[in-house]
Parts: sequence; C-alpha cells; structure tokens
Amino acid sequence: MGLLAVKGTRDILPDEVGLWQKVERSAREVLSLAGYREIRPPIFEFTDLFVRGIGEATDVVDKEMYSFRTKGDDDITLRPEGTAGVVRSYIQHALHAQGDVQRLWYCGPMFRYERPQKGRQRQFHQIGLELLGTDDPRADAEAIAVAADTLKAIGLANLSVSLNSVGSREDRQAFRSALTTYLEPFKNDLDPDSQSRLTRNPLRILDSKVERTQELLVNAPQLLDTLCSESRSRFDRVRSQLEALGIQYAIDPKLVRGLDYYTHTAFEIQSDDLGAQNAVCGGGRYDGLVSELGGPETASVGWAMGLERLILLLLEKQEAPRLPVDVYVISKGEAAENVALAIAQQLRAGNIATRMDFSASAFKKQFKRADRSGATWAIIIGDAEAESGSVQLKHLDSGEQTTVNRADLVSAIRG
RNA sequence: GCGGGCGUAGCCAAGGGGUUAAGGCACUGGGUUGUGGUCCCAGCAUUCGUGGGUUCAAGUCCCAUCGUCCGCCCCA
Repeated sequence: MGLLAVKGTRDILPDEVGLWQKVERSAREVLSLAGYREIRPPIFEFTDLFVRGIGEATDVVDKEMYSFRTKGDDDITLRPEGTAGVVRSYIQHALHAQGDVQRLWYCGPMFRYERPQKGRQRQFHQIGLELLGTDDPRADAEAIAVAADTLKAIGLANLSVSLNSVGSREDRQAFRSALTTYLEPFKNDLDPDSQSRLTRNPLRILDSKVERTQELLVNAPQLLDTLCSESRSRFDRVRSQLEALGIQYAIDPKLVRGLDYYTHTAFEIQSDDLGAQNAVCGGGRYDGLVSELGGPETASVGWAMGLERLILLLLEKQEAPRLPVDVYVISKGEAAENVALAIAQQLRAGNIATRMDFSASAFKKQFKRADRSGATWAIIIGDAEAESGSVQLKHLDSGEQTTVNRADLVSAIRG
C-alpha cells in the first residue's frame, strides 16, 4: 500500500459522517439554547500563545505540540486545544467591551503528537464552551449543566461527573509545598515519573496510576483541606447549585487538570466503555488566563469534549443513521438515456432527492441497484416512455407501478 | 519516549514448512423478450504489508523495516 493517511489521522467516511453531523447538530442546538455563540479562531497560532497559556511544564507543551517555523521565520503551532485561541481572540477584539459576559463555543480539529490508541488520535476534534467574564459559582454550574445537556441530546447516558476544586493560585501554592514536604521523605519509594514531578509539577503525582505511589498518598494532605475559606465556600456553592439542578456528581480529590491555567472548579465527565481514555469531557475554571495573556482580569469557566470518543460510544450503540434516497432513475435505450438526467433534475428542482443509474445495463440489473440504494421509488424510462413523454413510476416497497406524465411526476411522488 | 499483540482480496477470515492459497460477505456477468428484494451458475489473490535470510522447498521459521491495535505516559 503506497499512500496512507498520516499516522494518528483518519478519514471520516460517508457511512460515518451522518453520526458526526448528528453530534454537531445536537450540540449546536443545546449551546445556542443556552445563549452561546460560535467562534472560529484559526487552527494555528503563535507557539508562544500555547506556551504561556497552557504552561511550560505541561506534557502538552513539553512534548506534544506540532510546532514549526514558517518561511517568514514565525514560530507557529497547530492548536493542541481550543481555549488559548479563544482567549487570544477575546482579548484581541476586546470582546469584554461587548458586555459583561461572553458565552462562546467552538468546534474543530486539534493536534497533539501522541502515540495513537483507542479514543486518541493525533488529529482529533473537540467541541468546547467558554463562559468569560464572571466568577459567579452559578456559572460553573451552568457550564457543567450545559455539558450534561449536550451529552444527553447526543444520546449518551451512563456517564459520570467527577468534581474537584484546585483552589486559587495561592491555595495551590500552599498545597504544593504541603504535598512536597509530605512526600519528600518517601522520595525513593516513588515511581520514577513521580520523582521527577516532585520538583516540577507535584500535583500531577496525585493521579499517578502506580499502585505503590497511590499507597504512599493515602495519608497525604488533601487539596480540599488546604483551600482557604473563600475557595471552600465557593466550591460549596457550586455543589449546591449542581444539587439543585439534580446533577449527580462524585467528588474526586485527586482530579487535577493537566493544563496549568485551571483554578477552583475542575471537572470531568467519564464513560466506562472507552478503555483507558475514558474522559469524554473535561474542563473547569480559569480565572487567571485572560490576564496572563495580556487581557483584563476576567474570571472564566469552560470545557471541551472529544468528538471521536463520543462517536465511539455511539458506534457501540449502533445508532448509525442512513440518509434515504427517494427516487432512483432507471433508463435504457439511447432516447431514454437522453431524457433521464433531465427528469432527475426536474425532480431535484421539486425538492425530491434523486439518483440516477448511468450503467445502461439490463433493466434487471438496474432494478437490483435501485433496490439496494434504499430508494422508495423507481422511475423507469425505456423506448416506449421516451416516445410517449410519460414514465413508469414504481413504488419499491409495495411493487405498485403506474404510468405518469412527466409534468405530473413531482405531485405523483408527493402523493 | 517505553511495553505487548497483530498484518492473507474492498470487508470477515482458514491455513503453523511440501507447492492449484479453503469459505463467507460485497462486487461483476449469466439463468434468451423491459422489472428488484429469494434461488441457481460462473468470475473475482501467479500471491500472503515490505526487504533480506534459513531451507531442496516459506503465507507458514529467523532478522529487519513499515503499518495497525492495545496498554504506559498524557489528555478530550
């Protein structure tokens, strides 16, 4: 095999594209019902945006970005996530001047140089939501509720919401040193990854999957316990809002996001049916990001969901829809073949989906293809019809067949 | 970046050293007149991801390489 799609990318073929459209349509409906408007930032940005936004010590920036230098000597990166670009756009166009709060959503491909596996590709697609300009705990709850509504509209159930608070920057600083102090004596018992994180990014040790490391963490200080009273009550208010909305969630004190910009609320929505990549949606609050990137202080919350993972779940449920073709045009003989396309166009102009058979093979063969096409009607044009100006209209389910004048075709099919 | 599994037609596959590479789906043609969904017949891999090696003999064994899948890491 010579030419193949690049590793970690794949084609979404016509048989599958209906599912994608359904997912996108459902999401768009839910989001606009909640007052969110679509924004379409570019697919690549200056590398610096992601380095400053996501954080230098994160894996995404450290080893997963598609970065390159252009002919004009600009350092460019294919976006590995959506929030940084939306925030850059928000600042550049002073969207904060258009009202106190901006409700935005986006959809499109993201790029990360990772080893592909189930639910993980190098080019993947996300739908994301950003609610900028408020630190009201109800905003956090709204974001989570809209995520849940979106997943529900798509037709997914059996998902679980995990919730945590990573506190303010100060809280995290305090927790970070408490955790480091606690773990320091056990340093040699930690797995190698966790050892190197001890100085670089100790919070990440919490969600290590190494058993021994998890044992050591049993008596470690808890992030939630070190929150200042203000962060604590903020978290409680988010929780009571969710409870008022009847949204089930589980507190996961070890849930830490891999992107540095998160503060306070962090959440994830998971499925048990996805193997190792079980998060279908993840997000949280990022109060410091806008100012970090040069904009005004802007408290914000947002999330993103991975479309490939949603599609995987829908495929398991075998919900692939198929678009019906209403009419299949069969013709044989030179004169008949010459009028067939004109009749197809006439039907399309009358808003009737129409396909035609170009094969000029035996009627029997053309009927077979008509049957397999899933069409409900067949139109048959032979020498006799070409001469008379009428056609045969056959209902493929009932087998009933009538002679119809060309001029009356559209109304005959409409019934 | 690390670990493991797997590559036989468009798809699902059998074959595990002995020479015409099963079978099924799909596709194409036919079963004499212009009618489908069933049925019957025929066709459809000079070759087993690729390159080397071992052997009288390799789809079958060995090495390399590429691809793919799953896991680690990380994330959606």
